[in-house]
This record gives sequence, structure tokens and C-alpha cells, in this order.
Amino acid sequence: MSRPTMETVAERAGVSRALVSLVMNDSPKVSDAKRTAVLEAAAALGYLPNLHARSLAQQRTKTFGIIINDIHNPFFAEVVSGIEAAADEHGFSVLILNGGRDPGRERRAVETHLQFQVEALILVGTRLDDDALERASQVAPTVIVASGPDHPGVDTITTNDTIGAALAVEHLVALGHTDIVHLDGGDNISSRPRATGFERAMKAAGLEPRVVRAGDGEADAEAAVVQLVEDEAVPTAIFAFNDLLAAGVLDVLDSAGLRVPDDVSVVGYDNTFIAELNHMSLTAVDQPRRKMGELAVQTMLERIEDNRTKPTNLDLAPTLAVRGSTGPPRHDCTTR
Amino acid sequence: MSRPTMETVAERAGVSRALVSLVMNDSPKVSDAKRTAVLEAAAALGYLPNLHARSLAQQRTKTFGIIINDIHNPFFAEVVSGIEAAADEHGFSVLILNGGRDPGRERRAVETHLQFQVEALILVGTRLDDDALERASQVAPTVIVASGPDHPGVDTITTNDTIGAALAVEHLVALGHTDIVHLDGGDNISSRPRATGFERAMKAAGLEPRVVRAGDGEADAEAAVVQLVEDEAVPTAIFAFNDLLAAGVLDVLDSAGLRVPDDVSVVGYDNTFIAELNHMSLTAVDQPRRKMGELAVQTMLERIEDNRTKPTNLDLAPTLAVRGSTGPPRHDCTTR
DNA sequence: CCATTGCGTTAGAGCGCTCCAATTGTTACC
DNA sequence: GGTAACAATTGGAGCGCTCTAACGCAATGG
Repeated sequence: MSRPTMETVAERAGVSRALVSLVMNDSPKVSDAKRTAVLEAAAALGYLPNLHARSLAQQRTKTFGIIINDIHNPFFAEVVSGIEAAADEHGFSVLILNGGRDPGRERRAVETHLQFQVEALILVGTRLDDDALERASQVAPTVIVASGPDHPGVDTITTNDTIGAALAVEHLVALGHTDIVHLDGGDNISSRPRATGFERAMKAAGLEPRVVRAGDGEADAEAAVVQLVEDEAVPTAIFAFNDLLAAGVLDVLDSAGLRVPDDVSVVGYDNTFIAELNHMSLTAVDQPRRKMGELAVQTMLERIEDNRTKPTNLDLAPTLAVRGSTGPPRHDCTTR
Repeated sequence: MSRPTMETVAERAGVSRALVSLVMNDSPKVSDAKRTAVLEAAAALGYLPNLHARSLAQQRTKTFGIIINDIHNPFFAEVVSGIEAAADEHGFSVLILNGGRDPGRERRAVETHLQFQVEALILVGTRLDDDALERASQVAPTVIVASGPDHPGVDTITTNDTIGAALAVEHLVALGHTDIVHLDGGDNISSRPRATGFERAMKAAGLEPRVVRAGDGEADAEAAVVQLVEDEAVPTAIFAFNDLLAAGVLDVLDSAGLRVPDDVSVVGYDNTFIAELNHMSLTAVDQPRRKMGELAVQTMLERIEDNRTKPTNLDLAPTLAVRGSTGPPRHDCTTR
């Protein structure tokens, strides 16, 4: 059952082990005759190089370690796609470990990756604390994509939540809305900048910002909106912390007999495929997810190949995907 | 920048390399004094064992290779969670590679995993052809989870689509429906068994099965339902190939002014979080995803540790998650 | 005809670890 | 006091590969 090794292939092809190695790394200095002989022997034996042995001998792995904070989150999946594409292009492999929304597990994932001698760590939406980040970045170049704490020595690729929130507000204001509520993300790490961006943009437009504390799950949104309905304090537009919240908003409004966007406009954040579902058709702030993944790889390559040492902190601009959930407000007695 | 090795640790602790190895594998036959000395030295140096060297020396990796057909699909993500949990419990690590819905990429992923000397391959929803499966299973025990071609020598963990479809039909029939349309999945690999199950269950209930060809994307469903509306051939219930299709159905019905479930009941398949969204509240056939992942691991362990050679083909029974999208039909002139 | 060049090839050390066999040190027993 | 038994420790070979230096062998040129 034991697999063939280079030795086996060499024997069968009637050459030395070193020559087989040269063929496997398609070196130009091998005669065509021997090359085909080796290739044939390898194919016949079903030979597959042992990556562990190679890494050990070569003292490098050409591998990135990805830790994805939550494999269930489609937002992160898209970032990973970008990483994979870019890594592939540069001859790097990618190992994915799932953080499972749990700092402890993420910590162990870092350890595992480092033991695998990955050449860089790409943390997609991490919850690691400063200490863990410090130790990780000591051993291998590390980049945080999408969200995570700031840490000197750790590169970051983010999008600017403040701008994103402003985009949403400006869109609504342009439509004529003046009474806009922001449902915030509670403890979520992105909650604060988005809320701040909202408040700032509202004030810039000469409007009074209303922020309602929610959370990052659908239920949080629903409770908050039910409250607004009960208090008869429903605004003409709601800007939700993320798409999932927005979905909750849509549902509560629907069962309260309020029409979207006629009675209330709704804006989400992240532009996940929830927003894309026709039944939702959610206007949402969009982050360039694939791009972020690609930039993460590029950032790491600069550290590895050009040994850059200065930290990189890219903060990209989000855009707005306008769909059917936003429109001009209805001008009735309450707003007039 | 080069990392410390066992040699370094041994030197600092004033012991031999072999002793360090024993400590790292916490062997019982090490004196407490030396043990703590080694541990301290290791901690001080920030020593991390090199997994490649270990794998090479040990001639085993205690690692499973997962290939996930589409990292964007939350259905698969749940299966992976189950795999991870079970693997962890047995001291196995898990390496994830993304198939990206592309057989070519999947093929390369298999290769990569085998080069990493994974002890078993777990294919979550594969699109690999017979040939590739044959070669893979030759080298390492292989199991297909959720969906993929049947292949001798490759274990499978599936749920019975025929039963699933029957569950949906029986639920609708029990509610009083007699005019039920199935939107099939087109070329999708699970399309056939679900359609067959539908037809069989309908006939068993003495009803005429109506199947409309669709696909596995939202747009496919929409086109199909628009057609039904135009033809004034809308049934009292629609059983969709998957949740995404069902979402499309919901939307078209909504804009056609038909109420769910009053005018039309809708059933989905997979019970993904689309179905759970309150705004959808989709009755859907549920597959025990985590369980499937766990069983996959167990199946592989049997091959590795108990060297079972007989193929395993587990076909689990799905269940039905009843939500708000189904109800009794309205008995008006058309059905009477 | 011998030194020179260069190409294709190979021997062999070494990557960091494990594991077996061998060694030392300690205690126990007759 | 000698030996057996055991516990703790170590040396060294070997896992499958890469890579450097050296080698053989042609073709070339003086």
C-alpha cells in the first residue's frame, strides 16, 4: 500500500534520484530522452511527490494559511475566492482553517498553520486578541482582511465603514428622506464606525440622526423595528447594520402592513446574496470582496518576496448597489 | 528569522534531541525535572514543531483532506462543521480546499491533498468524474458526502431524495392539495431522484404529477413560474428543487398578486438559511448536514484504523421543516 | 594530443523530526 | 556483592526530498 517514492521512479527509469527531482521541477538541463523516461515511469507507478519531504528539503512551502472567521458567512467566502485566485496566479497554495467564530479555535488554527510552515497568514475577519496577533506576526507575515483589531506589524485590508454609511445616507437624502433611523450592530466590531459614519453624514446633511441599538442577527432587527412600530415612530427610511438585519426589517414592515419602498425605504450593508434575492431586492452598501482578497495576497507577497517591513493599511472605498428597497418618501401629514 | 528547531531547544534545556521529542509527544517516561526544563526552553524560544518533518518521520499525518465543491454554498459549510467537530474529537486535523464548482480545479485539489499525504479524502458535493474518483480512491480512502456520482470503492453519505420529495408531497396532500407542481433542478445531479420521488409519491396519492423543468438558480424558477402564471396554470402548491428556487417562486407569486400560502403553498429543499429568514419562512425538506459530516469522518476512521474494505453507502432519511409557506388550499371554482 | 569548456548526470549531505536499540543510573532482591 | 529489573536518557538511522559540488564525456581549440 505504500506509495512509490523518487527512488522507485529512478530505479524504474534507470536514472538517479537527483535526475528525477530535476524532471519533477522541470529543469531545462535534462535530456529529452531521460525526461520522457522518467515521466513515463512516474505515470506508470502513479507517483505523487511528497510535499512534506519537499517542504523540508526546500525550506519553504509556497503556501498561505487562511483562517476564515466563520465559514458559514458568504461574505467571507467571496474574500477567500479572491485570495485563492491571486495566490494561484503566483504559484502559491492556500490552506483554509475555520475559526468558527471562536477566538480559542482561531488561536489553535494559527498554531496549526505556523506548524505547517505557511509563509504568511491571512485572517479573514478575525476575533483574535492583540496578544495572539503579536505572536503570530512575529513568526510569519500576517494580514487581516475585512475586520479585526488594529495591530502594529499586522497589515490590514478593510473598507471604510464611515464612507459606506455616508453613501447610504446620501442616497436616501437625495431621494428626499429626512427621517432616517440607523439600526446598529450592537457588539459587532464594525458597529461603531458605521454608526459614526451615519451620524456624521446625517449632521452634514443638516438632519437629526436617530440610532437604535440592535445587534447582528435577524431577531435583533425585528425586536427593534417592532418597537418602532408600537411607538408609532417609524421613519421613512431605515439603514441597517447588515443585510441580515435588513431582511428582518423587511419582514416586520411587511407584517405591519407597511410597503417597501413606498412607506419605508430600507438599506442594507455587505450586499450579500440575501440582498440579491429578488424577493428582497435590497439596496445595500457593497464592499469589493474579491478585490480585498487579492490585495491581501499582494500585500503578503511584498513581505515575502520584496521583504517590505513597513506596515500596509489599505482602506478601500465601498460602493452602493441600488435595488428596489429604496425610493422617494411619501409626503403625508406626518412629514409635512 | 529562522525558527528554532528541536536541536535548539535541546541545547538550551541541556538535554538530547530525542528527549525533547519525547516531551513534545508527552511521553510518560520523562522525569518531571527534565520535562519542565524542556517546556521552559521551548516556551522561551517560541518553539513550534515542524509538521512536515514530523509527518515525514512518522509516516502519517493524522489529517483529512476536505474538498468542498462550492465554498459559497452554506449547505456545504454546515457539513464541514460536522466533519471538523468529529475529526477534532479523534485527533485529526482537517485541510480544506475549494473546488469552486469546477471539475478541473477539484481534480487539482485532489492531487494537492494526496501530495500532502492526507489519510483520507472527504468530498463534499463533488463533480469529479469516475476516472478521477477511481484514481483518488486508489491512493487514499475516499468518501462522498451529500452529492456525487456512485463509484465502487468510494463510500457515500447521502440523504434519500426520493423520501425527501415524498415528505413534501405527503405534507401538501395532508393539507388537502391535489394540484401540485414540481420545479425540477435541470442538470443538477440531485434533480432526477427528487423528480422521481415526486412523481412516485403523487401517483401513490392517486394524483397526477406535474413537473416543470427549471434549473438550480433563482432565475430558472422565475421564468418557469412566470410561464405558469401566463398560462393561467398556477397550481395550489409548488414543490421546488431547492430553497433558492423557492425564493424565486415566492417573488414571482408576490408580484403576480398571489398570496402565500393562501393562494399557493411553496415547499423548498435543503432548509438553508434562506428558508429560515422570516421574510421567506419557507417550509423545506431538511437534510441532517452536521450528522452527515460526522458520519463521513466515522466512515473514514473505519477504513484507516479498523481497515474496513467493504464499501459503506449510508442513505439517511431527511425530515421536513414546516414553516409559514404552506397551508391548506383555497377551494374556489377552479379546483372544484 | 592535451587542456578547456560545457552539458547532462550523479553522489551525498542535510532539512527537522521519530523511533528503535543501546546505554547509563538506580533500586531491589537473593 | 552480584545480578536482575526497571526507569530515564541518548545516539543514530532513516523518512522523501532538494541542492551543491563534483564527475564523466563529448565537442572544441590551440
